[in-house]
Amino acid sequence: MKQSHLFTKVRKELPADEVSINAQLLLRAGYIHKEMAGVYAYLPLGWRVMNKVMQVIREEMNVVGGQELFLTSLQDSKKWKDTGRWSDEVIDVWFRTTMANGTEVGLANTHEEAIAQVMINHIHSYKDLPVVAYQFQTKFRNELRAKSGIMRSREFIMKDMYSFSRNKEEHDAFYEKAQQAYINVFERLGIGNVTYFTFASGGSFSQFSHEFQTVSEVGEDTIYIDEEKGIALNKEVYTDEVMEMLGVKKDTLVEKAAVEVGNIFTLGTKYAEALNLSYTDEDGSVNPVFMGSYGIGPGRVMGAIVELLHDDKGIVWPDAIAPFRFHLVNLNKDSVQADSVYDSLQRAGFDVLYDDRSASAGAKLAEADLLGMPYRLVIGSRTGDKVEHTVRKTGKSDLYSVDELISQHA
RNA sequence: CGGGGAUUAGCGCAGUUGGCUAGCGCGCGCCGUUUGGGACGGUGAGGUCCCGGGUUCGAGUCCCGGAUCCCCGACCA
Repeated sequence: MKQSHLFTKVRKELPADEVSINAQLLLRAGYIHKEMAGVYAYLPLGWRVMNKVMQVIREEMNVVGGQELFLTSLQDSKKWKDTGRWSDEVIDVWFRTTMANGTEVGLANTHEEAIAQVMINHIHSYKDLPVVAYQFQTKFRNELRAKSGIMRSREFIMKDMYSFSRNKEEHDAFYEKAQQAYINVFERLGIGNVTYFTFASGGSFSQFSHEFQTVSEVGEDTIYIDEEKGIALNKEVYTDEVMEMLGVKKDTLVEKAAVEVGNIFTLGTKYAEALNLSYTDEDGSVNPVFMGSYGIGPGRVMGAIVELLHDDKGIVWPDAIAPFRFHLVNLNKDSVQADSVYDSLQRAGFDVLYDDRSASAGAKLAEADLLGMPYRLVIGSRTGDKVEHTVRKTGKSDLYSVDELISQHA
């Protein structure tokens, strides 16, 4: 994409009261737009990042048999009454409203009720199980206080996956696969080394739920990490009993602030019983379906990545989710050579942001640092018929011909 | 939901004991000179001083009410 066509512009200054690093950098670089407190729009560059994050997640969910669908944001209050959750005492983050005819509806803050309702029409027999379905959907949560930029917002996209199993054994087998899929996701997103599989409080069908916690100063959670085992305990289960059960010792655990970027949860038959989602088994008995839920917030992941991967000049995107792989910056007066390099890279199938503007060299280079593409390509008086290739993360520079460049990145 | 801070041009800010035509920087338009780390000169456009009342000859400034934003805390199925 030619930068002269990109409508978003970078900014040098930001409101002094916007303190979170992710919001500062993403706003300055034009990745997002703040509509209201805790409500952010994703602009072209930001939406490209979001889509790349979602695509990584999508691929891993598909590997474990997830089928993508798209549920609704407006939700039937009747189903929530059936599960006993249509109440501010139970769920205090609701946005609720009424339709013109007086019918109460909820804006989705989660989709257990909605997906169970769908599955009632499609799950009848043990032969129909297991089923795994997921979506990327907007969630609305009426947080008392939004904070930390896009890390904790009132409207956000969530990947939520639900599993439907015949019994606990079948569920447990899938749960382990889902766990591995999550590990793969965070590994591919470039934060695997600082993201811990974390034990957290469970429900009536399992002692624990599990969270994926990314270590970061801005995190709202406190976790206790066992580096050797590569696991962590959420503060809420940080007890002698749990430590003994997991075989970890108190004096080897390290306390850290962390961001909850994902969580997986055994729901059991709670929702199936309340909503009458059941199947007929081989022996003719009718049983409730055993459910699990698995969430990741792509926006929160994106925010966490910016918090972790930036320097004093700007964002440093990992290859997997950068909006463009290359940022081609032309410093020559004419654009003949740069146009040709741009065409070659495009033909080779690379995502290239091409700074074809007539701004000053300093402005273009500073802006490239802020936007944070992983590889910067400069064409100027010093580069002759070659291209200066600089790795954003390390600052390492080399001169390559276009052919060398393409083969290096193939 | 408790406490603190803020709201003046697209953005960042100044604006004195109430005073006359509300300023500065960035950005933006035009002209010219520049081009490897956010260039320079000239010139120009751009305002619901958050909103609603009130006091006053006169309110960005004082008083009352409200809204929104940010931070700390509580909360986070």
